[in-house]
Amino acid sequence: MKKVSESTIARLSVYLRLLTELAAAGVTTLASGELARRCGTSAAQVRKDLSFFGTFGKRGLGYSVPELTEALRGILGLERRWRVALIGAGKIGAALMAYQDFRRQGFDIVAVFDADPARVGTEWQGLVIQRDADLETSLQGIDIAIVAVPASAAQGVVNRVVAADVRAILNFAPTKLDVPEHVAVKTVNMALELEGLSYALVNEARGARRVTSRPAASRG
Amino acid sequence: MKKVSESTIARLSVYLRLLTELAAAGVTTLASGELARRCGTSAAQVRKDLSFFGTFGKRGLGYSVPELTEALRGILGLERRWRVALIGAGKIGAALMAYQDFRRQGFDIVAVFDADPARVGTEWQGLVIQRDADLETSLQGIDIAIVAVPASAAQGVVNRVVAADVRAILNFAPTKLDVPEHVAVKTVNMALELEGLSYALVNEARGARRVTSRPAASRG
DNA sequence: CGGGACTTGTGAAACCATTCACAATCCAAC
DNA sequence: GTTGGATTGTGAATGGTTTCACAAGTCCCG
Repeated sequence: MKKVSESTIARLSVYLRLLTELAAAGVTTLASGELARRCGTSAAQVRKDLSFFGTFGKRGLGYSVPELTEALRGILGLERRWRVALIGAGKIGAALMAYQDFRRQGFDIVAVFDADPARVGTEWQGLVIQRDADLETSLQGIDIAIVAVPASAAQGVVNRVVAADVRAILNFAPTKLDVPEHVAVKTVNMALELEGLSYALVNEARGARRVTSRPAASRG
Repeated sequence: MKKVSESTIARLSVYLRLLTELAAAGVTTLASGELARRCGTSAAQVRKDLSFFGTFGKRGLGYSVPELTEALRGILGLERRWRVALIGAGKIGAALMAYQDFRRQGFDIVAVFDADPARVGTEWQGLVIQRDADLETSLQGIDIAIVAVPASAAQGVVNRVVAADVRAILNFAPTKLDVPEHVAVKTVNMALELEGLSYALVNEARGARRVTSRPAASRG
């Protein structure tokens, strides 16, 4: 299999979301142009993205919504459920527990950890908060770790998560994380986005125009 | 001024965060190589990023931490404070209100709106939740709107926000937004990141390797 | 069964971002 | 001063992603 860019993978997620919506609305068939229009990209881009993984359409007709949906779910690894651990039961952690929308996509938070003894042992959305000290042992069988601790603690937590053989991390700490090659990291950083908006606002005033693409999440 | 990519702007934010940290630790001078190492990029990339905006270093020596900090704050438009409105007082909105870390970077949430009559009028972190119907009038003087409503309601809200002359939007709804050319939009989409991790996990098993860059936030 | 309208899949071209490589510059030490 | 070691700023080269353009395939209709 060829090397596929993160941009492509992100777009596949977007396509999948739209397809799910359209399927619910009873749409059975869809052309690349329409898919592109509704996802904010180009028809050529849609076809190129899909072409990395096979051929899914019918010439002259477009794509079958249920078939493409299934194909994308397979590509993205969404045919199974993933076991997720949340590390850090602070404000962000609380929001994630409350807003478990991603459960619908197959991501189940099955363990929660915190370093604060006052929080350990309390129940939270049906889960008991575990001691930070138990990380190593309790991360057995976890696929993805969500790191929602202060920036200063993040690298330390990540080292222990990696040692526990977790190979995917969703990071909410605004800091760079060093991980081995085989561990995937994605970072969500709201402050960064706000600063991007700030730049856009002052530069609109300065007369600058449209900017282009976006930065890389690290891996390895 | 030349066209500058969003990747560059995002990295400038990262540099600024590190510089702030280093300044607090008493570091006064810094070379591009060290800055790069600590931010997960390359020395050449750091220098190229900065070169779009001027020359800030001293050959043979590196960059003055306070001077570069000030320069970056200027470039990113962080020398002033921004007035932010939060639209949607649900789970995500609640997390944002509670976790106001970005206040330190100059972003003040000064208004909150919700469509649910049960929530309107209640006080929340010192702000009274306003009626959705008052959006148009109450958005006067707002620089940035945070859209934290369900995907199905997002485009409608955005249209009204744009009509109220807000020119920057931070979107938490997992949906594409259509906005005029002059409005900047950044989207935060956790489900997308999780799906990227899912892909990485299944593809590691399939034997694929390292992927590269990341998707674009829309503008216009 | 053949023509026309439409759409896919894909090599090639265009575009954009990153890395390279080096001249220009600076500081410190002697 | 002058030498040596270090670092920036930047044009050129490289590498990667997106767009273009078109042959090949599909369906519908008469």
